[in-house]
Parts: sequence; C-alpha cells; structure tokens
Amino acid sequence: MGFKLRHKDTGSKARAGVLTTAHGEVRTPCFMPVGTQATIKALSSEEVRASGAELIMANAYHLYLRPGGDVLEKSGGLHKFMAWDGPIMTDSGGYQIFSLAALNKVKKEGVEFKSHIDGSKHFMTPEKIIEFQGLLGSDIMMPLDECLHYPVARSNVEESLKITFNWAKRSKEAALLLRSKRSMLFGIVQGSTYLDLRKRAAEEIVGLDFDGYALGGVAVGEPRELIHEITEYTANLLPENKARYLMGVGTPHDMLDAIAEGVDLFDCVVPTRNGRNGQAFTRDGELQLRNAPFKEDISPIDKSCDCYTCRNHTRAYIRHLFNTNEILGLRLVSLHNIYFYVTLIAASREAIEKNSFDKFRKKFKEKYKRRPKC
RNA sequence: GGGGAGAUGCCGGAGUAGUCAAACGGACCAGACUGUAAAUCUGGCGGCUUUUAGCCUACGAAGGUGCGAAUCCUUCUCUCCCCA
Repeated sequence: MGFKLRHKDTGSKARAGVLTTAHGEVRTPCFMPVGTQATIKALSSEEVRASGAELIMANAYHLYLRPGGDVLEKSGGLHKFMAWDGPIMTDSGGYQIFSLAALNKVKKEGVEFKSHIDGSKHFMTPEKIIEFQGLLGSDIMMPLDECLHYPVARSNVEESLKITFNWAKRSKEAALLLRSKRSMLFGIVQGSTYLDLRKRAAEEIVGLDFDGYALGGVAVGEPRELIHEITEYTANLLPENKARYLMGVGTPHDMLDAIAEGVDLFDCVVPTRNGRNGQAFTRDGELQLRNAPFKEDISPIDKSCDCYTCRNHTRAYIRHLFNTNEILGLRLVSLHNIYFYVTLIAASREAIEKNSFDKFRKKFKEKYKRRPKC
C-alpha cells in the first residue's frame, strides 16, 4: 500500500507513478470521476470501468446522511453497495463546509451541519468522519478539513488553519484506531491564496506523515492563474515519494498545467455535471451540444474518440435527446466526457514516460478551443 | 334555422380604457457550471437604432367614440358549443 514514483519527466515537473491500494493499483497521473452519492451520476459502475477509470471518489458526508451507515454496513461496504471493485477515495465533507456554508457552523471540536435533506442536525467530528470512512471500506480516506471560500482575510485563514491542523491530527489518530489497516489517509494542505500560509500548512501537515497529500481550497472562485500559482508553489513543498492530489480540479487545461506542476491525482465534477448539461469535451475543445448548429450534424462528438457514444451516435442525435429531455442524452455525454478525461490523463502519463509531457501539453492547449466553431 | 361563447406575440394563455410591446407557461436562442443540495441555474425572445434610452409596427378585418383603445361602439370575416 502506498505510492511509488516511477518516472520524472525531464522537461517539466510532471511525474508518473503507481498508487497501490487494497483494491488494486492506480497509475498516476490519474483522474477520478466523482461519485458523491455512491454513483458517478447517470453511469453504471460497469460503464465507468469501461471508460478506463481506475479510481473513483465518493463522499462520506453525503453517504452518512443518506443512506446512512446501517445500510452501507448491511450492504457489505461501499464497494459492494455500488458494485465497484476498484479503489475508492472518500472525501470527508470538508467541501460541504464550503458548498453548504449556510447550513453549517464550524467549531473547534467539529462542524455542526443542518442536513440539506431534512433539516436534522448532525455534529460531525474528524473522528466520526474517519470512523465512517472505515465503515465504508474506503481505500483512501480524507480527513475533515475546512475548505474556505475566496477571498478570505488572512487572519481568518490563520484561524482556520489551526482548526484544520487539529482535525488532521485527530483524524490521523482515529485512523490508527481503525481495525482495518487497508485504508490510506491523506493530509490536506489549506491556506487559501496566502503562499506563506500554504507553506506553514504544508510543513505542519507533512509533519504528521500522511500516506499522501492533497491541495485543498482551490478552485473556489479565485482566478485561474491563482490556482496554478498556489498549486505550483505548494506542490513543491510536498515530499516527492508521496502522491499529490489537487482537490476538485478541473478543466482539461487546469489538469495539464497541474501535472506539469507535479500533481498526480485529480477529481472534478465538470465532466459529469457539464455533460448532463450538454457540454462535451473533445481534443478540439468544448461543444455545447444543445446549440442550434448541431441540429443536422451527423458526425460524432469527436471522430477520433473510441468511446461508446462516439462509436455509435451523432451530435444531431444527442442534441435531439437533450431537446426532448430524454435521459439517454445526458448519459451519453457523461460517458463520453469521463472517457475523454480518463484518456487525456492516461495520454499525459505516456508522454511523461517518454519525457515529452511539455510538448504534449503545449500541443493539446494549442488545439483545444474553449468553444470551437462547428 | 335558433341560441350562446370566442378571436391576444411561434404555441397555450392572462389582461377589459392610461403604470401594455402585453403577466405566466411552453417552444426557441444563448450563457454559466472546477473535493456535486445541480438531468441545475441565469439571461434573451415584434422590428430598428446612438440599446440602463428612443422610434416604428402590433392584440381577427375595417370604420368609429375618447386627450388616450388589446380593452368601448358599429359592420364584416372566421372558430367552437348547445338546440332543431
């Protein structure tokens, strides 16, 4: 169990490695589809597997509220529950402190959540979250952290870092108490946009010796350039022999840049959420398939793509499905987007192994347009 | 043949004298989405322009009454319902 660095690109800081988990190996860099509610929305586990995804993500906070521990325990854990036998990373609920800010209150001991489902109150402590992730059978657990919004005053970040560090320490202790030693636990580096605070946080978190390290609190509304300034700076403060995970990022551009900055793992809702909203990703750029120009376009989303959607269906058909509000449309685009993301990152890994990642990235970015003409 | 109801923007449908280029839906057009409260949300939707404003054309047709009409009156055309 753990991370092994296999190769470093000679032209950039990009790395290729292998993360060994209780449910198999994950080659890095790696993109993990987000399955918050024990499902990569609109796709079956079989479809996700067929896309080439090696690692997926789920969310402890959401699954704690519903269906709850009893159901998951009775089901034999999260893997069996959702019929996914590969590795699963579980997020803690730290992001929900940000996204459901109106419904929670952070305290030193933990976070008081008012359920967005039924209004019931739940006090989540770092210990409870780790315990729950243990019950899920998570391969990679994330500790409870405070994901701050942007912008935040420096003094608030300093206060928040104390809490996140305290929670990290307690999470680590709680993880040691779990009977199963099959899970890894990553540490999360916060610090908002203040580089010196990022540095302090990185040192503190690394001092606790986690199985891997995550950069959190990015892509929460700050400009793109800031994401990369923080990522590059912080990634360099992390030990080379541990996996680096950039939480919640991102767009194809963002991921390739982050790989060049030395990041190994990504997760993002964009391919699935945007896919459900009709946006498809291709090597030439982004397409909004609901748009009128695709009405009679009988070419596939991406003619160089080998996914099920592109092998079988046209843009005109998918647009028709969206227009008629047929459920298959958003499934087909989700499927394609996940395939595209996974394939893009796999191609990045190959380029790293050939020491040509920088060239690969430049070439991709040159061709990729945010909204190409059709 | 007799009686009744009605004709509003692409469609459905409010509005019965001024605050109406006209509610609200739908369709259509576009935008947003980065550790998922999201198959969601936002904007546009008569035309033109110097577009946080102005002008023109508009509520079946024609004519009329009003300072002013989608709204009132007259005639016409068409649609639907009931009775024979």
